[in-house]
Amino acid sequence: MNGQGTKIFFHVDLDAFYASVEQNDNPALKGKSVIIGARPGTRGVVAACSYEARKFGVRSAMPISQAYRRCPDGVYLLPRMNRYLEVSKQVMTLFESFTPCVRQLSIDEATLDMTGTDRLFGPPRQAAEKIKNHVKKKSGLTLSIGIAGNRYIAKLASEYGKPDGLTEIEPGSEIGFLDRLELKDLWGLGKKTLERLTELNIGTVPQLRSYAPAILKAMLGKACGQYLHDIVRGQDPGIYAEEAKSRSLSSEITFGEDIRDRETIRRVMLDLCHQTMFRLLDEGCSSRTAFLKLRFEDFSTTTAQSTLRHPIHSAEELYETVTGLLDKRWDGNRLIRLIGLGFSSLEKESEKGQQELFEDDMNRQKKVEKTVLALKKKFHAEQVVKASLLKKHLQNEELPG
DNA sequence: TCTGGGGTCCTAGGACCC
DNA sequence: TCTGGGGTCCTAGGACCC
Repeated sequence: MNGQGTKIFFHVDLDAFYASVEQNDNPALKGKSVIIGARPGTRGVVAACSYEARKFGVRSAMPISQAYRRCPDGVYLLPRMNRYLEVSKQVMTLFESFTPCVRQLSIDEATLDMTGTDRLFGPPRQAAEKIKNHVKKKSGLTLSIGIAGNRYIAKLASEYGKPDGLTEIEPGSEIGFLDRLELKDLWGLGKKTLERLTELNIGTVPQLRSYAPAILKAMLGKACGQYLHDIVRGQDPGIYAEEAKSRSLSSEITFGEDIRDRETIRRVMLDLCHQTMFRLLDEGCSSRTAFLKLRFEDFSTTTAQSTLRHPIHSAEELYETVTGLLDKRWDGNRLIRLIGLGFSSLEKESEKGQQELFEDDMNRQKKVEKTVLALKKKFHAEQVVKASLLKKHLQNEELPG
């Protein structure tokens, strides 16, 4: 054994996840074109679709109106995120019976470090079969597995064999595998970079590999150049290497029709503030930085952020901060398509290690805030919002004047 | 075609400090 | 009066992914 060269990673990806869960929960949907996303006739996109729907050319992220044109006889469903999260959790737990090193990457995919598990489950391919069978038996879901010496190649391999796939890239054969792919198949190489490469007359993986890193960096930026240099050589760029540290949390909404009515905008923002504040507290996080996102009629998007000296402690404080940003970014005339707001640079409360001087007081305040927000959520009671606004109103009136 | 909602990371410039 | 680097924090925008 020579340690480093013998690492084995699986990339595990559930097939057409949302659609498969729906078909599983309701067998009448099996074999049908199931399309999860916005309601047809409204603004929105396809979140996921079954393989039956893909035969009609329906794809994730496609405008729902376009999907409907291609597949008018499909079954259109709104996402049931709570259900998908529940099933996701179950499946991730199943993975953990094969290795303790499960790194969940999204709701429907994970990487498994399977190094040294052959005495338990046999060689990699056999272990992968066992995982597929186990998950199928316990959850009814099919999945695709890619096996490789690093996470990046494993990810490409699972994609390669979809659906219900199993692709193993043996050490030493990475380059041959990559050369069979198109540039657009490389994870992390998106539309814009593809356009840039086309302009530069780079159209294939081997062509891209022939460029020295310094040239790529000069042409595409330091990080992007290094990234491309690494991936075409079968090296893991480290994208899944560590847990993300700086996180953010946000809520946004696209209006059915573009609006400029100030009252509606304020009401929607207040609602978003309550939602977002609740989630922040629920996650046990805090943040000093709030941001606002606006998308206008012409789809142009702007953001503004503001960092306070202290953590934002209430929905009202968040609201005040983001309405300030709204005034900076909106003239009151342009039609608004989307409003989003949230927190960035989150800190985990437990990791902060603050002095406990005011902790009791702060905790009490936080509990109150959370209770109010939970109450609002539970009863969806406009009254709670109104009460808080009313209170504010009264306070304002009590000010000397 | 007419474009959701929720994220992550990178870049570049400015302010400020040493 | 003019001139350095280097570091950190903040902001706005962009690319990308599920």
